[in-house]
Amino acid sequence: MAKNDSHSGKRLTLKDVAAKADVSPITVSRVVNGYDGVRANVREKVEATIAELGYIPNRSASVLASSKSKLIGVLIPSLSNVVFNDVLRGIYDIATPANYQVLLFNTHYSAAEEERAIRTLLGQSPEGLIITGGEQTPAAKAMLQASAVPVIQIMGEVDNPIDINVGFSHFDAGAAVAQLLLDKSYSKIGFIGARMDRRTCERLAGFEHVLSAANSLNKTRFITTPEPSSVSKGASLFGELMDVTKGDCDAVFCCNDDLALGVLHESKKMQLKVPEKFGICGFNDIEMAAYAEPALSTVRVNRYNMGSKAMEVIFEKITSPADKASPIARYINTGFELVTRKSTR
Amino acid sequence: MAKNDSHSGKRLTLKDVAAKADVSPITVSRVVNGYDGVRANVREKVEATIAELGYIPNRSASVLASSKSKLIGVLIPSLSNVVFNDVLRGIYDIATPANYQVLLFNTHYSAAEEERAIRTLLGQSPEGLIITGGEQTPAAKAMLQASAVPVIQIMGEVDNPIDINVGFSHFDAGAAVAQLLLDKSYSKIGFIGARMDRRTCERLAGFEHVLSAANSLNKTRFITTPEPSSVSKGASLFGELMDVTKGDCDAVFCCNDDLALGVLHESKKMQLKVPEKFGICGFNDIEMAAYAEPALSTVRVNRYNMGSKAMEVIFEKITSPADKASPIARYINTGFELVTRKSTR
DNA sequence: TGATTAATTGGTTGCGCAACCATTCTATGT
DNA sequence: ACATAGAATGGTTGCGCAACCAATTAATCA
Repeated sequence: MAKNDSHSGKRLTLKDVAAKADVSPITVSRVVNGYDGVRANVREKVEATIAELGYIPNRSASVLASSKSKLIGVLIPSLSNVVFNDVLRGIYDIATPANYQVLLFNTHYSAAEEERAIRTLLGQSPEGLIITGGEQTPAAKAMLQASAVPVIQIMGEVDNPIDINVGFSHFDAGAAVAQLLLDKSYSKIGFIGARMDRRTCERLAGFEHVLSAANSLNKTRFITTPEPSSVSKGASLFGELMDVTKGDCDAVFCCNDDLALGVLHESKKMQLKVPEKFGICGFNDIEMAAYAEPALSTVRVNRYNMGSKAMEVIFEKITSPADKASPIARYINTGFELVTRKSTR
Repeated sequence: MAKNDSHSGKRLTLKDVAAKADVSPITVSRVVNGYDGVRANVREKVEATIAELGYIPNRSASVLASSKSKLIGVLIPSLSNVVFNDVLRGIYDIATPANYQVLLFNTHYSAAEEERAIRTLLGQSPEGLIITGGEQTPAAKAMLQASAVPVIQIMGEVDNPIDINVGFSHFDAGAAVAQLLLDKSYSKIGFIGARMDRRTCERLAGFEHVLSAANSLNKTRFITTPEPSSVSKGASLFGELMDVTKGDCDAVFCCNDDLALGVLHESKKMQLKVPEKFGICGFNDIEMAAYAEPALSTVRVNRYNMGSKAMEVIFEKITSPADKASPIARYINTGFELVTRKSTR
């Protein structure tokens, strides 16, 4: 018999269940973990006892003893950005059915916070890590390398991935937008950006590259801020753009749709005809983009896929013992797609 | 001396650091955990050794030995709903600086999934739980009760909270919207709702209650769907509403802003004059609401505060040994606020 | 029915750390 | 210089579980 049923202060353990069910602790362990080498009647008896006692296995002990954590660490730079929602959804949708848990850290776009999070995370023996971008501190990279845990760097293109990179080229996407605007015969083209993280800067670089090649580059039309982006920030930056250029600007690429929506709102207030007199292109293709008036041209990126693909790759790496027959590509491109709607000619 | 520096397959432990630094393991533990009873020169020596070896403490062992996890479990029903982003932000902004980690589960509006998540969570000795709403299964409630972990039920008003409830009355909020619409002389008032979870239903109940008291209740003007809400769903439900009522409807309360934005978009397409001929009120006050054309009347709720307050309450419960001098209120009301803009007269 | 094989079950040990108490050392006062 | 208080450090133990191998039981065949 177990020492008691439940009301003692001590936590129930495998042993308590085993005593009550009159089997050995290890048999209970097997039932809990779903090994199939347990006879049906024994399994049922143990399961009944577990239910009766309300036993919940201690995960820490299990992880310590087995060094299998079923834990995936995820580091994202922002929780306010809708973009990361979709990525997270992709991650959870693959992880949860496989009984994996997700430990999520918000790094606030800070490499130092990121390093701290990685250290904390590695202390929990995660079976995989999903990290945004490739700007980890050297110390962080060293820890990651030493840990031998699968590391997926997502969102952007990473130069020399620690392990595997899932994302797309923001440079190319920025370039494509510039080309689109040029093709639509806009010539005085500006840029509005907020936060200016690595990926935004890459978008801008690609954009600038194409404009420059077409001899249409005028950086006074580039307005940026380190502050986070929002619809209202888009409106105010647009005002700034019009001030600085004295209206000598006929199109703008906004580094995301929130900003673009703000620009659209403000340009309507200024009676600027969109798209005839002024073209606007956003980035991300959030749902509202299609419902703006006029509907917003933008760039669609496969956010959900980046998350789900990252998880799938982790599972591949966990299950395939080593560099087996089909090695996993180091770079996985999730691509992007120009969506031209009514905010450009 | 430690057995080796790093390249062995075995994980570094406290003991390795202790051997290398020529102190006892427990002293290393004290340094790692920041106890101050360690002399400065010893502390420095140990810290240097830790850095040199790249030692990362094993959290599972620590939790097992100390039964302190610094872990907060959070259960939310959806990752696609922007609302939960803000709540999460509030939670993280309090938890992270205190060195607490957040284990987040998505229950997909399913009580069964929620129960499973709670079981998993309780296995990790969390120091607090934040759960959306009060519709846990009896089994889940029993587990929670037995665990003696602080449980904060957030978002809505919960009848008989397991522990503490942080949220606001959706019934009252729905009632306030009905009163607003009535005050603005709308008389053929409809409702558009998606997902229809508990809180949405409460909003509807309050709304219905006031309309009924004013003799303005006509349920044929209530269009709902169990599917998740989105801007496009708002548009299609609005079409349905106009079909069903043959246009005999002069205002609608949408259970969230996404839906309302879709309704607004669709009503413009139908040339319906908003707000003169048709009033629209949303719910949540997302940023886009203010930038719609016309700007959307809605209900502002303190999402961020719900999250941060919930975490604060958990910390209070953790630190105050028991029902000390200042007991914590069982119900904490975060309130709501009607925001009347241009989509209502 | 008995021998042989395969399927179940159990015992022992250690994962890495912190609690607890005992011990050693340093600083202070007389 | 010596006793004493106080601070710093160390030794031992157990947290709850799973890996490993040994012992037991049931199933199969001749």
